Amino acid sequence: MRQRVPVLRTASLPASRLHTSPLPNPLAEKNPPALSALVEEFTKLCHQHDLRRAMAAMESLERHGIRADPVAYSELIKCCIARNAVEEGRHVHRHVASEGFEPKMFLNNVILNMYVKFGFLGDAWQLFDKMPERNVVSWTTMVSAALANPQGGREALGLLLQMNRDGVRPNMYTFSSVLRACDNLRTLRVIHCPIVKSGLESDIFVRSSLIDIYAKCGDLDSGFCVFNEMVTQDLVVWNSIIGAFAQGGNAYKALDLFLQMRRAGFPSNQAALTSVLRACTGSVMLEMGRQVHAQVLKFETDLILNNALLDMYCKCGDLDEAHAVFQRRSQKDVISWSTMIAGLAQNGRSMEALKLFEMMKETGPKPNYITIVGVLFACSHAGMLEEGWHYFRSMEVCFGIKPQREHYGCMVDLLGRAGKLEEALEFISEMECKPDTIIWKSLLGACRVHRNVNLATYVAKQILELDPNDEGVYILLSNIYAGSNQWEDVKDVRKVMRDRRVKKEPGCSWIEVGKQTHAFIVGDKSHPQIESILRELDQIITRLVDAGYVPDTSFVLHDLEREQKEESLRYHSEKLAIVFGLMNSVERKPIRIMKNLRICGCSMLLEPDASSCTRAKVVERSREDSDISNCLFLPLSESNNLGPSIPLSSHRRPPLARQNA
DNA sequence: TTAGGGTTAG
Repeated sequence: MRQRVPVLRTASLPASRLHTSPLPNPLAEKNPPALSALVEEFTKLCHQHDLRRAMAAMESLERHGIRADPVAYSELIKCCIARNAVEEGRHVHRHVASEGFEPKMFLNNVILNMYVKFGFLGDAWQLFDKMPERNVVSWTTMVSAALANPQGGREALGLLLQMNRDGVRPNMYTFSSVLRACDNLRTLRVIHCPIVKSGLESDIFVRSSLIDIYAKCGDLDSGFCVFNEMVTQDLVVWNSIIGAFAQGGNAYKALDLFLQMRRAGFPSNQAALTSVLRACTGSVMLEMGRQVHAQVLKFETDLILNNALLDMYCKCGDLDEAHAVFQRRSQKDVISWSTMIAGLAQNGRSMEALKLFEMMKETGPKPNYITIVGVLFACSHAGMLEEGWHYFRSMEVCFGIKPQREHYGCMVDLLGRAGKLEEALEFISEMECKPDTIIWKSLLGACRVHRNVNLATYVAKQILELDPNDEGVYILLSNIYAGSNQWEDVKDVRKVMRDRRVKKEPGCSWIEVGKQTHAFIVGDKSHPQIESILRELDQIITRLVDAGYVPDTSFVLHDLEREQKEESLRYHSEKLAIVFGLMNSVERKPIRIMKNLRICGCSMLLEPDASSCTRAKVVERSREDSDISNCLFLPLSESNNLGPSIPLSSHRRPPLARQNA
């Protein structure tokens, strides 16, 4: 039979907050005032979150075989969680459950939560299984435990069913947790239904989870509906919807909602600003990003926000500003370092990226697997095959990081760029993981550069088996055939595209001038300045040709006469945007062109020897994977002839900003 | 009195 242990009352606490024992309490009878004082002291220390002294006081209680009020222990456990005091937490559990004492459901729930927070899921399950009674809190805690594992969604949903069978009704806490288990729209709608029926949708936690998960499942419209039904305004719900649009690629909507949130009386806050920066990054809106930077200055200590700022500058191609942000920060974590390394690599500054990595090894935090992706990317872009192999082979030994699919992808890219196509193919066949379309597309890109038509055909087949609707592959393959004058094969590819209703997204380039964005599509003459842009472009090309420029017509997909090919290249959207930039921007300021597709090789006409237009910087926003560097950076020249400054009247949005709501 | 929300790097 379990032995009861005495529990003392203290004079200062209400009786209802203390455990009582039905048995006579010999200790209390022996010396009640001293023991009461002991319990009172312990309780006070717990409420003060004085961990060290509270633990010492708890040991005194242990020596006397007495216990205090469960609320005091719950405070002590909260303190253990906050300080990650694992051993102390376990000690409290041993103490409250020793000598046959059975903690009540409340305290068991607190301990259960502690084990989940510490990540000791085995201990949590052991306790949960042993608990004589479980309520909605116990079940919800175990739902969180399941979700601690990224693959735990099914288990979490299973727990929801089990608790229903046990007759425990889920509440807002349960739903706001279990929503995170939904990784597809069907499941999400199944869970959304009882939420609406029970009226729990109005709970702000549930609402923000719903918005977030709808966005993650790709249904921004439903997320927006949930947002619009908000009656009580809540900052986090606003943050959720801004984040949802930023994540969903609708930068304009995210920015618009941010302004609406401000008008509704909410302050700029770190989470919203982080999302706004993410939106700027996704759509390469550098000028807008700079304006957000001014607001970020208020939150200098927020590492997440400042990392997002750093990433924005890197992705928008302003490496000088990125470097300044990086240098200024005293607190830098592995994400700051990884962002800076990848940013340098993406912008063609591989040597600096590798130098920074060496510095990180000496003075920075321990690199993680994403850091290594950036390092391999740097090697790949600089064609540093030997260094790439060195980092790839040593990553497990030096940092304990097992190569993952992304690392294999970088190596395929590296081998492909170096022209070692057969070796890359062999490498793929020996990989520990199955190649995905990204890895195959790296090799396909290399086939194009090194004009290996046979291998390209094989690789394209592998990709289309994995994803028959990948438009980029059709285009790339068609380009490869066109480059070898295999026009019949080009026609075949085009036919398959038509049959499968695969459409090529038209290439669009845009530029920010002042506060306006100007977008250009090949052949589109709707821009008010198009006539003068075309005249200026003609003049530039004439000067380039005089200087010895010969257009590389292999970038034209169709079987046209040479003259027609040159004509077709002449008005590519990048060129229209660059010329517009030259005509309308301030002298000695870099011109940044953004693109929705990979930069066409023909835009390389603006290589540094083309001295008449040497201020352009093209930043690519590609849906495809790396081929050429995503930035075409051209040095400043003294001989720039900018032409007249023309006032801007039109405001056109680039097509990537789809309005979802 | 215990359980739940947003935001960073490939």
